[in-house]
Amino acid sequence: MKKPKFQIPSGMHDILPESQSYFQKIYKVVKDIAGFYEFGKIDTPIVEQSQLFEKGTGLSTDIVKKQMYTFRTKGGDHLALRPEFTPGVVRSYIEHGMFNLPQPIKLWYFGPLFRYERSQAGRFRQFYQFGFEVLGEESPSVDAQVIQIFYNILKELKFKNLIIEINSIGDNQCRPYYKKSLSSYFRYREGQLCLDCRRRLRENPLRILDCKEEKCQRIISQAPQMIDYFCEGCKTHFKKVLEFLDEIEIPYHLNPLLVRGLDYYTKTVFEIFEDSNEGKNIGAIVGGGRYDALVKLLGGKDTPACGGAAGVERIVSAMKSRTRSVSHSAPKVFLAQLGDLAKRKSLKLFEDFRKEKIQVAESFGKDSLRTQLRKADKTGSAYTLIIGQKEALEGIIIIRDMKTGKQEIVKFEKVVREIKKRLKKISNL
RNA sequence: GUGGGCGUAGUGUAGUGGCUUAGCACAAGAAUCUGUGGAGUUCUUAGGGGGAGUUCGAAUCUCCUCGCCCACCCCA
Repeated sequence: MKKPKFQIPSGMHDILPESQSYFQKIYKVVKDIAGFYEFGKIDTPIVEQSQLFEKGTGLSTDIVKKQMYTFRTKGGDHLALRPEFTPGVVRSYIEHGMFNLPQPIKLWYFGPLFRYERSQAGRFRQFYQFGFEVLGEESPSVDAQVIQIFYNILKELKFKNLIIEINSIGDNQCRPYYKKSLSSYFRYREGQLCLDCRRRLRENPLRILDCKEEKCQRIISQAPQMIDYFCEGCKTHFKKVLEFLDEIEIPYHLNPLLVRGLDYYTKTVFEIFEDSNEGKNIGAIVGGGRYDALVKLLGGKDTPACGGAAGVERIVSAMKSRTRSVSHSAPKVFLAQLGDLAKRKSLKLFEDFRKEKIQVAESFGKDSLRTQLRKADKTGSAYTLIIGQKEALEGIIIIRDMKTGKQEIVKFEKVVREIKKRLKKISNL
């Protein structure tokens, strides 16, 4: 007898009820803070034209080169499951003419992304991100505010030891010069670099900067730094971002070696980590930066923009390793019944409680009082209401305090009010 | 994409070619028990990821495949 065995596709995961409370908690915090900073929520489709990412995210990036889920529709369109949010948001901004609205446009989102890659700690093929984008504002205060928002959200979620790494990678004016001089610096010393870095030298020399190999580190420490190549605009912009961060007292760590994998970033880039001496390293939980050239690249007007995104599963995993469990509200009242008449009456009572928004657990399928009490105990109810044949006939009901074992008899009509009163007392303690 | 480890009921595990009808614990369900919970007793459900091979005999050895975990790459 063979039963068919279906397995979840590689890299995917079910979010079971016990994890839902984490997701809901995060969603709520994000939503509240987004509202406070006057961001509007946007949902873009999970599929977009493949080209949008090829152009926006960049053909040279790993995300586009090897991690996109692409397919052709019956009509022949080339579509892709979104591997990141920003291009879709920018597409929407352009398509709906949001540049005609008062600028800046501030948007937030929360949803699933798809990347085809080998799963690992904190890495999935379908995963959730939330993020913020500010379009149409070039002021460095925006860069600082985006960072502040993520910082506040993580603080609200009880994160300690946050490390914010920040850098500027210049813009299309000054970065080419830097890249050139960096390449020639490394090419000169290619023989001393590790194999990966020799490959990076050809593909993206900037990435050599975050190689962890010791022999490379030595060479990197002497390498030319972006900071010496900034054009006037980038220089003052970066300086101001840091000043703003100082002003709002966000602790940051200047990391001249921080570069990001996406093509569209200009000027400010940042990542946020949790410094955990124990537990495994799940990488950055937030990443983002400024992308002043992207809107134009995707066919819009020349529009400065800045944003960032956070990995929800990574946040959940950090929250889980921190606390034993998130207390989820169990029903405080259990309704136990014996006999047909009582059963009929308790069904009605159950509805009365629902109208009062008091959560009541029951076990109508069970007949033994002992079994019902056992269940009441297991689910952690504070009170059990007992109604049997006798009580049903006399129009009364027993309230049993599960802690003390004391029982009281109340008139059937008064029981909702009585329970309400008692629950209030509990929650005030 | 590269490299390493792993895969036994829902969960955690034992068993290293025959002593196994695959054992144990927890969980779940039922009975005891339509009238008072946390316990007991009894019973039940349910298992070697999948496929091929070696062998008289495979959970155990070999190969393939799928999946998980970890590291690299890269990223949230």
